[in-house]
Amino acid sequence: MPREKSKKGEATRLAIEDAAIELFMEQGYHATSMRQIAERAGLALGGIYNHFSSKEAIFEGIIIDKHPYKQILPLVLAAEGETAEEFLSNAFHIIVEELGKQREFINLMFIELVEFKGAHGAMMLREIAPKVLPVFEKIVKSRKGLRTTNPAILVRSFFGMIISYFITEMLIANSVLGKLMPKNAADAYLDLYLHGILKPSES
Amino acid sequence: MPREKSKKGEATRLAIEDAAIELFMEQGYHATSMRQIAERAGLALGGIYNHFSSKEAIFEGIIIDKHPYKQILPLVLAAEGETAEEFLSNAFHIIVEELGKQREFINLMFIELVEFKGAHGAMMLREIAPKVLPVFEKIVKSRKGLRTTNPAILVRSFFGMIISYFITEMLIANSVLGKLMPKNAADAYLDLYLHGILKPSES
DNA sequence: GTATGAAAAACGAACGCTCGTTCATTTTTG
DNA sequence: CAAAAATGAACGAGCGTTCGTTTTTCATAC
Repeated sequence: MPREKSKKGEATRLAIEDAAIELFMEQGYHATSMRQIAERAGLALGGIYNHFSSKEAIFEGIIIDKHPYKQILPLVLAAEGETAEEFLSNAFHIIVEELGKQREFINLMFIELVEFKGAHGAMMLREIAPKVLPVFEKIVKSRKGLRTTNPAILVRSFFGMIISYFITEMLIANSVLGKLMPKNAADAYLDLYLHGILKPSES
Repeated sequence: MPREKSKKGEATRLAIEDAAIELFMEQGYHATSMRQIAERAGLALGGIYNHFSSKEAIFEGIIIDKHPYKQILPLVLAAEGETAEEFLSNAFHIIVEELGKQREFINLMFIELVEFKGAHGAMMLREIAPKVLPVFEKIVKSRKGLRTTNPAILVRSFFGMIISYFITEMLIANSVLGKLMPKNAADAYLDLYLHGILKPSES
């Protein structure tokens, strides 16, 4: 007769995921060994296989269990705002704040993009896209003040701005152009996204 | 007395780099073996070491020899335009066109970012930044019509837009949101960058 | 509370394999 | 004919995974 799930087993599973996520972020997937994961998780090599069937299963478990979109998506969908500007501004600040709490995970998404060619990430996007697109369609249709009527442009440019913000600020800018950007970089990106780089009179 | 550089040796060196760049882009750095590189380059395993001292030396050789910035930077620095809008528009179109010819290399930069933590890319940025910043400073100072007077914001947002364009269009959008974006996506990004997502009257 | 015993978990040596690199040797080049 | 280039077997190391065994856990019966 099969035993119920034990607390000890679940704790070890989480310890393995915690150790693996750290190592994957530090040195990538292929460069991380099962022995390193076992050592950091505090158990023997073979013990891992009582909880995960393979190294890739650990990676998939991390993507599924730890992905921040589960917490962030409902907040974004519930973002309020009478005007398009208010909605986009609120949604942006929610994402920056929440995603900023889990910056490590963004690195992991890049590793996934490179080493698994985005297979797991694309799966996740296919799940998210149907939930996000209707919201942006509604904004395009019901709210005035936008320069585009194409929801695809709106949603992509919005997430494109977020991607570009995190990439330039986290991965590149801090090491090379660090001192040149003001501290409220997120607001600078949002302002630019909303109003453009040109003065209205010039357009 | 040392022999002059032979034609054969140089051709083999290039064949190794060509084989390696393909494989690194297909499967990443760590997942590519020297045996695979040798096979695709059409020579024996040991022969590689007559031309490169190590696997990482091949990667560095690729980054140095094949980086498209060498061709693109002079074009961008020479971009003309009476107004800021004209300059930014011309520079953007030059980069999109030239970088679009070597899309594979963008994947390689992401691999570098993940597997070497951007060490080689940062080195390159340190070389490029001093050449680019004065140009954007000059634009901020001498040209009217910009909503920012901070050259750091201008240069980062400009390259941020380009990064976001290539990421969303190449790596993510084509597989998941492919049919939703108009074909002239680059122009949509540029228009958004120049004028923002909001109508001027709303701002 | 305590003893029981089967399932769960932990252990670590061992397996088969691939890795990057080296090296003695042969072939090609100019 | 000497330097350069190419060869492929061999080396030591590390890899992911397996497996026989021991230890721990915990619902159950006392």
